[in-house]
Amino acid sequence: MDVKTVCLGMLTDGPASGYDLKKEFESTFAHFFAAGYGSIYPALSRLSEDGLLTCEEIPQEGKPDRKVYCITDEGRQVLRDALKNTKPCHKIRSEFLATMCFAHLMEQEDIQAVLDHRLGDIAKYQELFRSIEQDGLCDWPQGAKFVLGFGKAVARAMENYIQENRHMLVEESATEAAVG
Amino acid sequence: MDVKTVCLGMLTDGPASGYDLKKEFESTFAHFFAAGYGSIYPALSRLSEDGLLTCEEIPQEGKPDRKVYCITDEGRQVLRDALKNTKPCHKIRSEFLATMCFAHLMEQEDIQAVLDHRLGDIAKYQELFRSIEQDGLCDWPQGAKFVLGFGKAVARAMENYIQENRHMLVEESATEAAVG
DNA sequence: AAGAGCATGTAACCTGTTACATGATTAT
DNA sequence: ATAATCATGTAACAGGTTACATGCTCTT
Repeated sequence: MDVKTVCLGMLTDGPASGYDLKKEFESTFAHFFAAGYGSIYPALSRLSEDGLLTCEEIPQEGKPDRKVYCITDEGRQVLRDALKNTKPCHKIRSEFLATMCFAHLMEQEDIQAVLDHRLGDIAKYQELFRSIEQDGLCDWPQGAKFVLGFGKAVARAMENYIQENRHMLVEESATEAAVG
Repeated sequence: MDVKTVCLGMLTDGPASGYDLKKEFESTFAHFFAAGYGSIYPALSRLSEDGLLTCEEIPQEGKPDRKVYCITDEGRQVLRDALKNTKPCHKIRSEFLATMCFAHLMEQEDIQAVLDHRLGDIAKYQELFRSIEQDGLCDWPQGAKFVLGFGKAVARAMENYIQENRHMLVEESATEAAVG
């Protein structure tokens, strides 16, 4: 499943522009599927060419025309077929874990920094989850709720693991030891 | 951090061939960093060209020469510099979660199949973790142990979440309800 | 006899990323 | 004033995947 298919899926929720979809990639999808304008716009053009979307150009002053895409019946069918794949992957590419594998070649302060940065990133996701929930999930399909919960569970697990096991990689400083 | 850098890191553990490194990508690194021969071999060639590795060709009968690579001092330095990046990413690209977002457009049996397939994949990772541990970790650097533990923690969290929340997406069948 | 493991590599391909290009409006 | 938001798009580039090409040995 590529960016094209995800765009198709997002458009089952109603017409939207590339700009709108980007925002969805940055909120609901942020924790498991990244996409930039450089892949979204070409995806939408291609889907239109192939008749899976229709495009309505809404003229605007001072801005480029807003292009609102709408999924066609053919698009829905193609999406349904894509969703028939019962072996979708879940890939992780972690420079973080790769780095930690070589922690013994690093300086203590750099290891600390890497760990802290990761915890910071996780915290950002958790904040994002919270803000999404505040916007109200009542009208969300169950699938979206399931996915959000999945993200929360995994984020919590990662956070806990790092906090409880960072001592494996970094010696607690004298000050911290004194405080504790 | 790309495949090149990871290969460099793996070679700090001692000389190895591309074939050997592939096996490491399939065991220790399998849960967070994939790489195939198509990226490993070119990476090693390139690193040799750049003087970061030396290569000893060991003639073999009936097989291509075994090329054993060894990291150079320059290679170690380049690796150390790469490990100075204190903001390494941790990216997830999940067709699984993307699919689940659109579960309301799917048939029950397909949702079941997707969920079961994912649980199967997770189980495979857990088996892999077990077999790695049985090989003995005593001589492993702390970083590698940390990373293995991270993988185990995340796998457990994903497994639990799916088992405890699949009811959000699929109605329990009459038979199961009767049994329970 | 079949299949797995050993062992290397290339070329075409696919996909996505980054940088560039443009420019008005609105909020701080 | 400055930054953010709205709004689209392309071209060059980077990186990895897949399929292809070769062929022996050991295990089942």
